[in-house]
Amino acid sequence: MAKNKNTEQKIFDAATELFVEKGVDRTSVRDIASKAGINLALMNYYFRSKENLFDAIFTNLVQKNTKDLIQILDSDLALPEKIRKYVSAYIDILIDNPLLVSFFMAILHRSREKITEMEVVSNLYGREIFTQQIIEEGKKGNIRKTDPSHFFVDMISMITFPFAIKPLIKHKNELSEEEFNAFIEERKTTIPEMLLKTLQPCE
Amino acid sequence: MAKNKNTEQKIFDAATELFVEKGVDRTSVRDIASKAGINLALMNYYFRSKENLFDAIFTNLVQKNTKDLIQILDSDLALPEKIRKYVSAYIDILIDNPLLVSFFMAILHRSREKITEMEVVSNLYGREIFTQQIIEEGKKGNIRKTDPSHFFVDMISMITFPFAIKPLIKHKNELSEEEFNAFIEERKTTIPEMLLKTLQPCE
DNA sequence: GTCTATACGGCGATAGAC
DNA sequence: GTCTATCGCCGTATAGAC
Repeated sequence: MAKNKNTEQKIFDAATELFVEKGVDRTSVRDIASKAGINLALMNYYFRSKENLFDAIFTNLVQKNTKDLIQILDSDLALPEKIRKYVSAYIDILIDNPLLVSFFMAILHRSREKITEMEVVSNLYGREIFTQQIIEEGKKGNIRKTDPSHFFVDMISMITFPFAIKPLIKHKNELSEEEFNAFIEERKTTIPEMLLKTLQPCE
Repeated sequence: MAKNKNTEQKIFDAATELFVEKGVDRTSVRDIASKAGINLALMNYYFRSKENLFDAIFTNLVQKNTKDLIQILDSDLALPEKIRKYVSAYIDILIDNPLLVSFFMAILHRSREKITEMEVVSNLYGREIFTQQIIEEGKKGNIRKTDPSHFFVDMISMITFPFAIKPLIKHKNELSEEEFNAFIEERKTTIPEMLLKTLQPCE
């Protein structure tokens, strides 16, 4: 467990990078070994199989990237502030890891059933406190009740999806990498504005 | 070209189904041949390679499914009515082909550069007339100008993304297939409402 | 046009020496 | 723990008979 750490980690990191960049199916164990600077057999010594390695990487990626977000949703912040923080933090994560979204989408398509069984994925959805806050806030202003399920889906859709179609957005709007990020940066204010407006009494 | 049609079409249809269902990388040419009820060699006689076959299928899929949508965007309907029709038509397409979205997302991850070069994909984004309408409508009511880029991204995000995470939504809300479709059906009214609200003077 | 047969290379995985 | 060598398998592509 002492010396292992280094090699095991090297394999893990190399595989993570390749999986996210090229996709799981298009990454061979030989690629991984080569990138990690070790031998093919080592890869099977530490992780019994490629699928095993993938499971470990996927779980780790989800955990690492959703921890802060869940904390925000579960905090006792007032709803407007909470939404602004959540959107901003979420977008920051995706700016730092632009391939993460399309990787997750590819995975979702690759193994539809498997993914819902993973507790770590399931956890980021439908947090109790946040759900309650939306219901409360909606009651105040609106005749029609606000459905928290739709609200949450709207929110994560508007945050996440643009990254999935990043190449299209860049191409059609003729944006550089920096300009795309600026476009996304704007959404940190437009998305919360839009969401909060739907909760307000109006017209 | 007479007798071909049948066999070529059989291959094309079998491959389409498998690609969308299992993903391109996890579909073998032997799978396709088997499903089409023909021999492996035939598959190479009609389409030079798997990648070739994929290109044909992908182009066809996009064309078939975006034709009506583009027509709506380019029509002379008033904005509210246009948005309602667009959202409804788009959702109907995705209800009929629930795997389409995650398939496209997987492809986008698989070949990022290639996809923007395909005219057929590029075409569905940023239609002139629709863009103008949003600018005009936004001027009327809002102090802050409405950015049509964000508006369009918001719209397709809210329509499309829920299908990409369909397994998660079903699982967390404990929905059957019918209940999921009902949930989505509700969005035909909630999404246009939300979008139109952002264009209105308010608060 | 459709078939059988097969060459070829890359894949994931393992046995066994050190 | 780390390596070399190799297994059996599968996907792609082609040659050649009918």
